[in-house]
Amino acid sequence: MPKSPCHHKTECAHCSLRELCLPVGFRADDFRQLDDLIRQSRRLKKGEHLFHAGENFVSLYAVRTGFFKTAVGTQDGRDQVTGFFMSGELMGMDGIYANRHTCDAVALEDGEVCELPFDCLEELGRRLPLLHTHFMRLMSREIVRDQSVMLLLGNMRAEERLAAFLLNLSQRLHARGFAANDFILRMSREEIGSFLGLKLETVSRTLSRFNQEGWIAVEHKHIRLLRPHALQDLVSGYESRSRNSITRI
Amino acid sequence: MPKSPCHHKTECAHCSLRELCLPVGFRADDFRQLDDLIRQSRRLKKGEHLFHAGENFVSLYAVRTGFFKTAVGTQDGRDQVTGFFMSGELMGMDGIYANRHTCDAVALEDGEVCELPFDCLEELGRRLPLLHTHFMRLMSREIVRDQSVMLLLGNMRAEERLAAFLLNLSQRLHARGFAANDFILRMSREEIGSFLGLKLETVSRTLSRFNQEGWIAVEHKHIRLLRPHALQDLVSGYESRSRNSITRI
DNA sequence: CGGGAGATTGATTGTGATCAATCTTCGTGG
DNA sequence: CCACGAAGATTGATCACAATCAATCTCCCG
Repeated sequence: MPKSPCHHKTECAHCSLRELCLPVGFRADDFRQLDDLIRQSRRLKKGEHLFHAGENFVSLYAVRTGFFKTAVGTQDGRDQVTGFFMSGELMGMDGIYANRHTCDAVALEDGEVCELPFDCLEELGRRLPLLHTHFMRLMSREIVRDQSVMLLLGNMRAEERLAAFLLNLSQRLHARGFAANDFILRMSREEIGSFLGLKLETVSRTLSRFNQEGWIAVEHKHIRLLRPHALQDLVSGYESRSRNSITRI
Repeated sequence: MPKSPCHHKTECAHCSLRELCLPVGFRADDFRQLDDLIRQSRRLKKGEHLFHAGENFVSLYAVRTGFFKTAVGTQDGRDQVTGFFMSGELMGMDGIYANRHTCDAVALEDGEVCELPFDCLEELGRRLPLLHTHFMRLMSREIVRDQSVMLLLGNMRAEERLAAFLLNLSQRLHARGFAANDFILRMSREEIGSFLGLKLETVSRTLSRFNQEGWIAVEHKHIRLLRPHALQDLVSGYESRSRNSITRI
């Protein structure tokens, strides 16, 4: 069996992220072809860049372990965090358009990614319709996610943004088998702020307010959601309505 | 020749939007297959919905003529315009993920779209790699566009947002052979505001300010860009810097 | 011509930004 | 291992920008 002696070869068929990453209905032979595609997995240390804006686009990257952010920058130095990525999520789809990355991807803790050379992926997609369809759906999911971020940035108040953010993290961690209501933030207050269109002081203040209200318990980066449905009500607009009605009396 | 007697059959090969819509390198036979795919073009009157959030996803829609918006809504009635679409641009890619549309698409003036049934498109993409690649790039372009909207909503001040918005419209109209510096806004102040995360009064005031400064000439929905590079400087942050330095003296 | 939606402009308020001063934590090197 | 310094986080005081409330005004469209 001509197996490459690659120092760190992954196997999709046995990957615990299979059901997050891959379509259902894949057969053994499909997995074999996919494994051939994955050049190798790449390890990154905290702070390392997976790719930079402006770099040639070659591969997509699926997170195996660790936590990443993507960010776009302006001429005048400002930058906007456009997303946080955890295991099973795909980065780099922005690069397909112009064969050039439009954002930076940075590891927020030590981690590991599967590198998927795009031309191989495309070629394989032609032979495996299931993979092709699945990949379309991943891109579409990114578009849907972006829509909800726009809604957040365009319509929500600071408290609502932060509540939505915490609930989103909670839900994604839960989907990966972690506790939904007890987790460590891998990003700084400033990075949260950049993502949510707020300043770091506002993030800090708002977390403190949630803490005082008893919705959550904050110990630095360790967050516990004590009353997640209170956060949910905030996002759904109940709280702001009742607050207004109180104010108006 | 078995030509369908469809009342309003389009022909991609002779469409003036060909170079906006389709990949280069298509041959006569490719066009024929694509024309078979397009079920028909659909006419919409101002205010009509192309699709609603929650509806089953069947087709993508390419704008032939007219002007459209997409918008996502919340439980509590707020809504966020997520994009404006003009000729050659594609709507509905959000629906691929869950086979369900996540936003509304509405005509802002009478117009016409090509309906592209998605399963046909996928099937055809398998036979025409060029089409398949092109479609990936369109989805990626949407992701890139969304990133820049996030940057706008997360980092920019009202003046910067509006300047970026006007320049973006200008550039897209110019790419379609229209005047870059003299155009009609097809959307209301409220819709601009929803897209930019501002209230309609702020949009109106900011346009008035640009008008007074002599950057633009506003006559209701008729806009002329008199000093587009002044708007560009604003977006690039020069203006805000100099303003700060003045304020600090 | 009249009515209603959309737009402009003004006055005031409120939310989050900014400026600033501590405090904490963590990484580094002595 | 501890001391130190730097980066990150919290909290407070004040300010500025855009939201809100409100009063016309304009222009379509019927």
